[in-house]
This record gives sequence, C-alpha cells and structure tokens, in this order.
Amino acid sequence: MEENKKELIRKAAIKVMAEMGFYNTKASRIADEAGIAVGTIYNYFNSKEDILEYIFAVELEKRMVYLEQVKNVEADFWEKLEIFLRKHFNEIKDNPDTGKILVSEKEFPRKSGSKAIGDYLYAIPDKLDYLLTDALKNGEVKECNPEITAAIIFGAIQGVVEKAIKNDNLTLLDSAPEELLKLLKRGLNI
Amino acid sequence: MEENKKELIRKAAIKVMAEMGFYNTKASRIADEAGIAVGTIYNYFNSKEDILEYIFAVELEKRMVYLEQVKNVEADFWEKLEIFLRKHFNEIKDNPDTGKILVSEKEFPRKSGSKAIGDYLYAIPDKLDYLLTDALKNGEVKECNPEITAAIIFGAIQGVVEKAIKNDNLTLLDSAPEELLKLLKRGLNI
DNA sequence: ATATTATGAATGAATCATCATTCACCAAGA
DNA sequence: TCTTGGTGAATGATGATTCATTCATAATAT
Repeated sequence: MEENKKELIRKAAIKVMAEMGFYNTKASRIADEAGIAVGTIYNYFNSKEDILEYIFAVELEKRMVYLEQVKNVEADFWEKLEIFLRKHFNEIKDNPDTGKILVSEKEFPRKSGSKAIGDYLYAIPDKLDYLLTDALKNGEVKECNPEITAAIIFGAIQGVVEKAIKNDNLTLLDSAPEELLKLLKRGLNI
Repeated sequence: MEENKKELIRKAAIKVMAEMGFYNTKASRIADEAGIAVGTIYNYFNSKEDILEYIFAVELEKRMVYLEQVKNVEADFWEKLEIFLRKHFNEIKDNPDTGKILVSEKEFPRKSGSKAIGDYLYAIPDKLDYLLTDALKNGEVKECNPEITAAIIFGAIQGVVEKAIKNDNLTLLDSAPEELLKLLKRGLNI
C-alpha cells in the first residue's frame, strides 16, 4: 500500500469534486483523472464519502497546525490573525480546487456518519473563539462576544474565498487579508 | 392548478431538504410530507431541481424587495444595513429550515442549468456593493474596497446564520445584528 | 332538473438509467 | 510459489420521472 497512491487519489478527487460537487462526482471519473482503475480507489478508501472526509481531514489538520503555531508565537492577537489568514489564503491560492470544496461542501447526513466536514466547520471558529477570548483577557481587543465574533470572522473569511473563486480572481486573496484586517482591527481594537 | 398546491410542495420540500440536503432528499419523502402523491409534484415542477430553484428564487425575491425598500429610505448607510439585517434574520427566525438551505446548498452544475442559487449568491453581495459604493461617495464610510468589503459583510452574515442554526440557538439572530453592526461601524466609520 | 360529456388534477405502480461497490482474475516482484 | 496490489466488467440498489388510469367537478345539452 504505497502512500503515494492514496495521495494521487486524493488529488484527483479534489479536482473532480471541485468541478462537479460531491454528489455529481463519479468514482469512474476520479479514476480516470488519477489514471488508475475504479477498483483501485477501493483499495485505499472504503467509499466515495471517505474520500471527501479525508480531503477535509487533511485540510483541517493543516489549519490546526497553523493555529497551534500561531498561538505560541510571541505576538499580539492581530499579528496572530494575520499570520493565520496569510497561510490559509496562500494554501488556497496554491490549490483553489481545495478552496472551492472547503466553502462549498456542507455538513449533511451522507450515507455513513460523516464527521470531518462538521469538524472543520466547528474546529476553526472554535480556535478563533479561543484566541479572541485570550485577547480579550489581555485587553488586546475591545469588549465583544467572542463566540459571535468568531463566527463573524470565520464567515467573512469564507466569504472572501468564495468571492475570489467565483470571480476566478485569486489575486484577491493577496489583498483581502489587509482589507479584512483593517476592518476588524478598527472594529475591535481598543 | 391551484397555487396553494405549489406552495404546499415548496414548504414540504424546504422541510425535507433542510433535514437531508438536496441530494439525499427523495421525491417520495417530499410527497409524504406534503400529504400528496409523488406524481402530483410533477404537475407543478419539472424536476426535483426545479423545486430547489424555486425555493431560492422566492427567498431572493424577498431580499431584493428589502434591499430596494432600504435603498429608498431616508437614512444613512448604517441604518439601511441594520434594517436589512433585521429583516433577513427575522425571516430566518421565522423559518430556520429555509435559513439552513440558504447557507448550505451551493452552486453546482446539477442536471439542468441551475441558476437561482448562483443568482442569490451573486445578487445580494452585489446590492451591498452598490449601497457601499454609494455610502463611500457620500463620505458615510471610510475608504475601502467596496467589492471585497461587500463579500466580507455577506460572508459574515452567512457565518452568523450558520452558527445560529448549528447551535440551534435562534435567539442569536436577535443579538447578532447589534454585534455585527458594532464591529462594522467601528471598522468602517469615518 | 337531470343526464351526458369534457376537463384536468391527482395518483402511484412500473420504468429505466445511473452509479457505487464488489470480486474474480491478472501481473509483477519477492 | 506466494503475496501484494491492480483491474474493470458485472452486480444490485436506488430513486427520479413517467403515464395510463381514476375521479371529482364543471360545462353543456335535453
């Protein structure tokens, strides 16, 4: 079981799912894209849904690492947020197909009990909430409801990604962090 | 062809699609929910997809009316935005199932050329962009890129709705406008 | 008023295409 | 030889959509 084959399938699936959406994605098309046989997919994944789960799990893991790194950095909340934003957006610039999936595929009861999408949609706002709560304690940001504010920030991030992808204008992801941070900073700074 | 029957189907479909998602929604389940026969659905809609299209079209129409009303109101940008936010959130409080659909179902090539979802995701940010550009001209808001900022605001709105629904806490939609407006105002006010 | 006919909404069993998944069989390397 | 991984045709389930039929009501005729 070479790990490369699994990676090959993941990448092919990202390409196809970004184009067609999960439900319109045929296993056969993923196989074509990966240059392998349909059956091979099932040597590495138990189901089509597992592939999507895996895609989300990989992306979530990256973000969790970013957020963990950022947490331990010697910097104020705003610098932390900026670092995270840049990493997140750069990741998406490098692979817009993944970005499309991250903003498009929503949590729904699929066949097996899907989990990774829910995790993604929960864990990131939750970590933002944590950072924000911390910043509040340190008096780094203005009084606010950190839970709602985290939801607002996460939503805004998703909104920017959606816009960039819809307009097929990835350079937006370069200027967006600045615009977003400028707004948030003035909005929340003490 | 009574109009009521179409409405009955729309409402039943909203309930089922909010619970299961579009692709997991069976026509037979919609029929059950509406207390009619499967075939009847097809006297009013050409396809399952048409039902979803119709759901989005109805909701978009409402928002367009709100935004049109707001545009002509004698008030500054912030009051306009607040009025719209309250109307939008109240609409969702009254029917959270619809809200779930509005934040969950994304634009993808379905069988026929789906249009309404794309319209919804495009038209609202576009109108916000318009209002914002106007406000900029009048010096009502701080210098900003209205296109990106509109995407940020729309994303933030969607984020709040998602949060409220995920947490099954609709009262969030009462306090959220205030929180969101506070942030945006300070962030964008001159 | 009563009978006759037309209309079209409603029905749901039957159809039919669509894939995800399986698995019997290969091929290559150890 | 044996094991591991690859293959893709065949399977089987699923579920959207169709359509022949029913039936209530309306329109028209007697």
